[in-house]
Amino acid sequence: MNSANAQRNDDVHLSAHSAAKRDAIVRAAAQVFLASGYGNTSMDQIAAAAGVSKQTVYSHFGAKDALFEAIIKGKCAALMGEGAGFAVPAGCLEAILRETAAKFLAVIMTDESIGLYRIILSEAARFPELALAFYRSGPNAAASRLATFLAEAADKRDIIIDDPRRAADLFFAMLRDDLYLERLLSLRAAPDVDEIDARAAVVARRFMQAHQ
Amino acid sequence: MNSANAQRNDDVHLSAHSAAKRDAIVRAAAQVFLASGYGNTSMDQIAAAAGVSKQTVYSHFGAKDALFEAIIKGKCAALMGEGAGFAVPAGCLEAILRETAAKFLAVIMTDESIGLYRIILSEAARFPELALAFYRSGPNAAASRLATFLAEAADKRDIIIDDPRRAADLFFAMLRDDLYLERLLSLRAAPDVDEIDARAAVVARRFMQAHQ
DNA sequence: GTCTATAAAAGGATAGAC
DNA sequence: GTCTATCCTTTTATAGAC
Repeated sequence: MNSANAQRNDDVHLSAHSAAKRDAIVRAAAQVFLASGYGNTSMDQIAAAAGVSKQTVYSHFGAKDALFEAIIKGKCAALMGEGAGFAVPAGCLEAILRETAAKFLAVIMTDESIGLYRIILSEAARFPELALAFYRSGPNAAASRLATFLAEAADKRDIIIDDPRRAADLFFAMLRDDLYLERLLSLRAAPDVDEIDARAAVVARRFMQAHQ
Repeated sequence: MNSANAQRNDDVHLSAHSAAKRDAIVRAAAQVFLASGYGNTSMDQIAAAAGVSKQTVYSHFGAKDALFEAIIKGKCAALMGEGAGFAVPAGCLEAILRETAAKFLAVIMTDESIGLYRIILSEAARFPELALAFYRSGPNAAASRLATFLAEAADKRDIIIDDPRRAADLFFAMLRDDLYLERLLSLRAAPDVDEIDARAAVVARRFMQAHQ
């Protein structure tokens, strides 16, 4: 709770050490939470994985649920950073869509993204704000950006779109396809570059055909 | 473990009572597990919700994980039953697809299906067989049935399909669209009949256009 | 700030009476 | 088969020394 204030004492000689411990806790907590879920994870496990005492964990984050929220929000922000890195590439429209699709798939198919998605879903009832934060920084941000781009393309008569946001949602839905389901169920490994590119190409092509 | 044998003693005068208790436990466990997840649910909660003693729960199911597996597999089987009820309706191809789409959406968008999906995802690491059982009885069964139907339609020259299974997967992916995501994150309520029909119509139409 | 040690409560599982 | 009472481990959280 008041650990945010402690972090601001940069002039105190122990703050570097403290910040390092805090980082270790954050990393360890992220790993254990994502691997086991909230209810199945104990504060002892986190302290042990971080190489600090349990009391140190409590000093920094106060309680288990506060720690969990901090970890998940941090991961959401990081995801947002990766997603925002989607520079709109030059080229013909289909090539741009293909590139966007491939980058989207590469981000959401990592073990880390899948784990984050899983844990947010399972704890959506207990932590509603986390679900909303994830949605805004992740899927909604991506769809919103693509919708804006599609609207501009439609203005330039490059493509026919009546509802840009719905078209963007459908575009991403086609990308998730069966991959998302099978990844979430741990039924398969993350796709490699070739598979990502192949799927991105198919979806981009079909999307173009549907909007001529 | 050996409670299955006990269930077969229909001639014992206590079996009716026992079966009723067992049903109560199953119902209570399903509700609590689906609402809170595996790790967040205690055997005390289940016993209390079922109105029986904790020891009775253990007599019937032996351990927490065994109870969980029994509950989830039962739910999967029930889902399979609903899904298998998809009689292929008569009519033109697009009407059939529209009907199939609407029934699929109606089943997967219920609170119960969404809860089941959530808990299976979050426990996929701990209970891999459950993930597989769900996949087979749910999404895979649906896609498999549709793929068979699409292959037949392609043979009759009603439609052009190169890979029926991939086409079926994409069909269902388009149906899930943003709805699934928002439902799983508890960001919206289940769609009503009108919304389901509207979405089913859009997807069926687009699917037909893509495969002429 | 961090650690060791401990308190206080909850949870999984079992014993024994009926 | 079912219940009450209990055991033992795990877990969240805190106290006190350095």
